[in-house]
Amino acid sequence: MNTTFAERLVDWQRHHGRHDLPWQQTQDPYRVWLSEIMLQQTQVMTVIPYYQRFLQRFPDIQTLAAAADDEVLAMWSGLGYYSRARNLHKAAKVVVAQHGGRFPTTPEQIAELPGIGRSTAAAIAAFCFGVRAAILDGNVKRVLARHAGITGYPGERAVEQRLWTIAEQRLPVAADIAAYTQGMMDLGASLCSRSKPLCLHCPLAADCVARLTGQVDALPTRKARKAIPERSATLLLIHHRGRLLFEKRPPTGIWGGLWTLPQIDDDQTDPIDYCRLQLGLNVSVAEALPTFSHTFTHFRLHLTPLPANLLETPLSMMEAGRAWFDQATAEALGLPSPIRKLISQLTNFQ
DNA sequence: TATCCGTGGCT
DNA sequence: TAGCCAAGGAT
Repeated sequence: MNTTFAERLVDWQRHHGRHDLPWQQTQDPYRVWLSEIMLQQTQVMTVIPYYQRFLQRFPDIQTLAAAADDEVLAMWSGLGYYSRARNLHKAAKVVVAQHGGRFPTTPEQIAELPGIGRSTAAAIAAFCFGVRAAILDGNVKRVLARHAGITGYPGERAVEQRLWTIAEQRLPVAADIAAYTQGMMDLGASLCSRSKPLCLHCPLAADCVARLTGQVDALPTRKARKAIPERSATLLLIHHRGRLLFEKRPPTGIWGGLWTLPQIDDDQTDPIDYCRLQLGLNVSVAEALPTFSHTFTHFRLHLTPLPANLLETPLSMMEAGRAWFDQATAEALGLPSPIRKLISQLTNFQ
């Protein structure tokens, strides 16, 4: 082999890689950063419309830093992993307050911002500032585990450390770092895919250990998955004069900071008692709507919507974190996807 | 180190 | 259909 791994990859990227994604024709760290955060554990096609909408609403880091939490979460609603949005917002405030609005330029400084780890920091530094730093995302782990023949689950510390070392050893000259970094992502997303990789077209196939030893389908080693637990809950649709009662979730945990319907976990409490004791509301309940399921990474949630009607106008002020919304207002909130879907099927909250 | 944290699309 | 997967980071 008369050309290096990096040279072959860079050449392939320039001829066959992606060049027209919305975040590629810029070195603006705000735009590159936003794309990297949205793309964490999320596919390109899913991200594109969110990316465009988010930039339209928050065109620069100053605008984002000045925004309200609810506005930011509303623009993230449906993308999942909402701590990404909360950390993005926090980091924007840090950059404006502590760096004079100028994004830091070294991977070490960048990685100090909330929500940015070693890999994301390296990607931003490489794309925006030409820094010769290695990334190690899912694509790179797959490409390197196959090409170097690394067995063992990459989530284990020892395996990940080996992959980081290999990633750094294979970096190109600084002038090629952007094309190389993009090339690793592109190769992993196209030819070197999880299933049915297209090795016949791969510029790295000639010395790919997995290819040479027939381990392509076995690498990277998969995590041994356990069965996920199941939970159930009742969602209260409490109607009052064309509005529904919503609650804001606590800032951390599942659906952190998003608006949802009042929820009785594990169906422990009688709904009428729950409304009286927890919400201070006297209600009558109707027949439950059909149960539906929502699967998270680590558990499955069975949700049963239960319509209820307020029997009397509440006398006391509603607590902070609870509010009545009509349908149009509710649909503009930061809502979890299953809640948004349920709400959208109702008619004027009658 | 293992777990937590979403969602939509694909097989 | 049920499982699996996708540009990870925080705790």
